[in-house]
Amino acid sequence: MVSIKDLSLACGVSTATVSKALNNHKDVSEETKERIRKMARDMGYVPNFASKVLKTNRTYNIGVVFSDEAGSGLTHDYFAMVLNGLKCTIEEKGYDFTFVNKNGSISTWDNGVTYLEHCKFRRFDGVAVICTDFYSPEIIELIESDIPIVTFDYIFNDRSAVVSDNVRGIRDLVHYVYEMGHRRIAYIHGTDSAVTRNRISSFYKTCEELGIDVPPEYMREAPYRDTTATYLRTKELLELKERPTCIMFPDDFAYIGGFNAITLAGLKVPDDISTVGYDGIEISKYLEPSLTTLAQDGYRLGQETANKLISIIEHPKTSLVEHIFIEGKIFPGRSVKKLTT
Amino acid sequence: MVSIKDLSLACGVSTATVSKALNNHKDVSEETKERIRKMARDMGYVPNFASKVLKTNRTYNIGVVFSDEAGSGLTHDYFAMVLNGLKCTIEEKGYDFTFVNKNGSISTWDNGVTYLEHCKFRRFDGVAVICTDFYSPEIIELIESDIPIVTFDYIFNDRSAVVSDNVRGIRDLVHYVYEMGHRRIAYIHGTDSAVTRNRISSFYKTCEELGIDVPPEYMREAPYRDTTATYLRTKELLELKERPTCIMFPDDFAYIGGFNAITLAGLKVPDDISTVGYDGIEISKYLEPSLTTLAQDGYRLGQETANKLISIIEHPKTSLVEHIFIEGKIFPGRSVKKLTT
DNA sequence: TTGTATGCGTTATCAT
DNA sequence: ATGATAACGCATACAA
Repeated sequence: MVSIKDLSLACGVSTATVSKALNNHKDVSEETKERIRKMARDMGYVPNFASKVLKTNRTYNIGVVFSDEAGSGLTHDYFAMVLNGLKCTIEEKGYDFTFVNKNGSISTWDNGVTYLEHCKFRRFDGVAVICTDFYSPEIIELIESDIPIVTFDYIFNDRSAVVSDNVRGIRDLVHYVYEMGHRRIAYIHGTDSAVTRNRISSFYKTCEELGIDVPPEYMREAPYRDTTATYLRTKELLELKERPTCIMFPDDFAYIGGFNAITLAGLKVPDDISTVGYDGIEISKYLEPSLTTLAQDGYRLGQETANKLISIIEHPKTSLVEHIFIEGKIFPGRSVKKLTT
Repeated sequence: MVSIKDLSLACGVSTATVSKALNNHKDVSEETKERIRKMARDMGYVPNFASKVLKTNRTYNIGVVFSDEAGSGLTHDYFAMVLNGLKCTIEEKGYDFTFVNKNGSISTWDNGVTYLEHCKFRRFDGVAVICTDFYSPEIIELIESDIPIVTFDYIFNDRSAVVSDNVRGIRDLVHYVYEMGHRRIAYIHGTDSAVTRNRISSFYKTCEELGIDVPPEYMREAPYRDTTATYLRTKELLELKERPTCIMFPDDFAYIGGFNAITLAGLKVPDDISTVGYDGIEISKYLEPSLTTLAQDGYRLGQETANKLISIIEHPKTSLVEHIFIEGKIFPGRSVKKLTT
């Protein structure tokens, strides 16, 4: 590994001059700069990250907390889109992207390492907290530290956050369905979480504003992305005396289960019953009939998260705490029938 | 940031003793070790990664090259599974996972940084090359360097690789279809690549072994995951005078397009025509009818990649170059009809 | 068992 | 415009 010292010897100048030249300081003659740069290239010089960090305390590395308990997070379409936007943007701005894990063998103590310790250890310039248990003490400890942080889809008081606008999303969907003439709308929502609560409140609120009655039996719960549970809840809804004319599902993926329940009951979408998803995963466009859904702009969500974080890192003084809401967009598939009342 | 020096002052011992104590060397009394460890915990000591690397040349950080030109790689189901296995395994073993990008603002020269330079700079203990253009000179330069490397789904002579056994996969599928009584089998394969070539050869070879004739018009090409192209190729196949009884698709996702073509032609799967996918993405289980496909064990592929790489890192002498083939498993959906001939 | 001293590669301060 | 030198925090060879 060729070092600055090697370069200084080869060029017949001091290490100080080499360092300055490579960092393009003004107090080195253009001529020597060029000579040194050429030599660096020729000798295959690559700066030593460790020494650099030791001096400058800047790693140009961003930590990403992403760890759902199921461990299947990366295969989750929505988060995959977000991560993709995050990764691309981080890289564009000249940073690296490192996952923050909870093990870390370099630990001094045996009993593992907390997220905060890990982040301090790696000296991340900033941390994006994407997908995790936001109630865990470890995460809270991390959030409350003095490391630049942006949370995703979850809001802490005094920290910046980027969130998908679920309230608006559900509102738009209900309005859409309403305008298509539907009045008996059922909602199979996901299991409890901050996101779910927002969606449910928005559902009730919007229905109330529109004067739609929501019988309790129209509200069902199924875990996100759980096709089996969604199948069962859908079946229950279909067996009601007064069957809904439209069912809103937890997400596009879970919808597959609901769709099967409908088909197996001998019914057709959208002729016999209308359906609405959430997320806008790629495949929902290609289903037959294509699914009406709220397309979350996953890429942009990741992008904004990266942008905000890097802005905090690079302009700590002028960058204020803000909660950025990103709206989704209705993808009008063919799964909602126009009812003429 | 509390350092070893701070600890040494607080404990009234030398920095050397503190260092030894924290690294659990044998030549420090158990008693002082405990005292120092307690103090470290109390004062919130976290070792400084940079200094440590500077001394030891070990980062416990693994670089991952993952950059398809489209930039949508992370949302690709198959690769998402692989990355997931890779990430989990890397973390289990106490390493961190960092994406290797091509920008890197820390560069000394303006014209960007090569993959190799970036890896040298970050001093990754090893690099996994997952998804990229394996023909690009930059990648080749990286592969030929002396950094511990494992490639994924692509084999270089003298480097270890983990690959999904496509030859075996296609072979198994064809056998399955054959045993279900099919003799007129069409194959819509992906666009040219090492993987595609393996699959096509295996298809021809297996058919030959089984005495199946493959008319040229039964071989079509559509880009992977391209539902539109697959829709068109399928339509063409359906319009042949002698229509195939079974169509094999490039992948499960693209299949959606093919399925729609079949349905819109007024035909039914599997009664009128049988279908077979490739990959085993989650959703194919939940389609109606469920898709017969070759389930690649993405998680395990990632896992093995990580294991091999870490083995090379930790036992450079005893770890030999090997090409690890991981077999997939047929998922017998209901999309292939049993033909009685 | 503990302590002293040195160097890893870089940058920054202060001279020259 | 260039150079000498200290310092960043840690691990280790060697001395006590």
